[in-house]
Amino acid sequence: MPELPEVEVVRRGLQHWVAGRTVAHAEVLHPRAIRRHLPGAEEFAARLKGRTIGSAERRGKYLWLPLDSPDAVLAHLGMSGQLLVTEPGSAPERHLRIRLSFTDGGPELRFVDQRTFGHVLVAPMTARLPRWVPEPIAHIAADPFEPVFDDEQFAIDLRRRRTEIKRALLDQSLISGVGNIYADEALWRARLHGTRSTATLTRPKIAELLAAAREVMTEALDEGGTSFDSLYVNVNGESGYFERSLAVYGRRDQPCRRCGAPIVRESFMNRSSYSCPRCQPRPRAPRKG
DNA sequence: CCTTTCACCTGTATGC
DNA sequence: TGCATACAGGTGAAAG
Repeated sequence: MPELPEVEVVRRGLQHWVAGRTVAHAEVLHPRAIRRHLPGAEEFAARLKGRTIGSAERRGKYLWLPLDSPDAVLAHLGMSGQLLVTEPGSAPERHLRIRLSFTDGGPELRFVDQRTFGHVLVAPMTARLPRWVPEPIAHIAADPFEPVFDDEQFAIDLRRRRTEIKRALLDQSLISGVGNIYADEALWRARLHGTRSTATLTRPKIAELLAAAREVMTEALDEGGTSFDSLYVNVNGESGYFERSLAVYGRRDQPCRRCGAPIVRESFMNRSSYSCPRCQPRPRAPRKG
């Protein structure tokens, strides 16, 4: 499940393999992959043909490739999306959705997505100074690694929300890039239960949580970098980091790395939350004031 | 306006 | 063996 660190690994691969190259042809093999590109597959291909990719950019979990036009190629990997750099004409992957070929005859860029929660579109850029971002994601907040991210403003906005801390961490309009896995890991590092009301958090605790989120995602990125295969732009959710370094996610009944208490799994929004019942006690009066 | 819930997907694991 | 069900979960539309 790609979150910020995994998407950043992909961005770096795209920067290396496709920046500066000119699109020869775009082929859409599954309409769902471009469902947010409202003009449809033919227009999608026409907007890309002959355009040169400038660089690879990212905000939170979104990736984009600015073109030598007012547009960018915008992508979200969803649950299972992959952007792969492959030899031209190699056998199609089982869930191949979109294929871009280039005028230099070099490696293709392929969007492969089993569960089809991911998508790709071509959209104009718009100003969200100091950055320019694709118009469809103008509502997404900065991620905590962007220089423009304002820690003080985040604390103010967070305390203003009338919700629980984990819900707030997953709200991409408040802070982007954090998903279910790193939310749980950051909360464990900060010794906070996900159902704590945002309004009860002190400034120092918010700062500690933010630092924990940055720390765990930095460590994940470092490990993702080591397992990165240079021939592919590859998200591999099962490799290295996930096996070795997670403290709570997916570790039900296994001992807490701090105190030894068995990690518990709780249901949360039709999915899972993992936490240590001793390090992260559930608040007595959830959602109060 | 703000917060919460739900639909969208398919491969894998588990239960009867 | 076969069938049903649970689970993985990010996003935006819809509902509350």
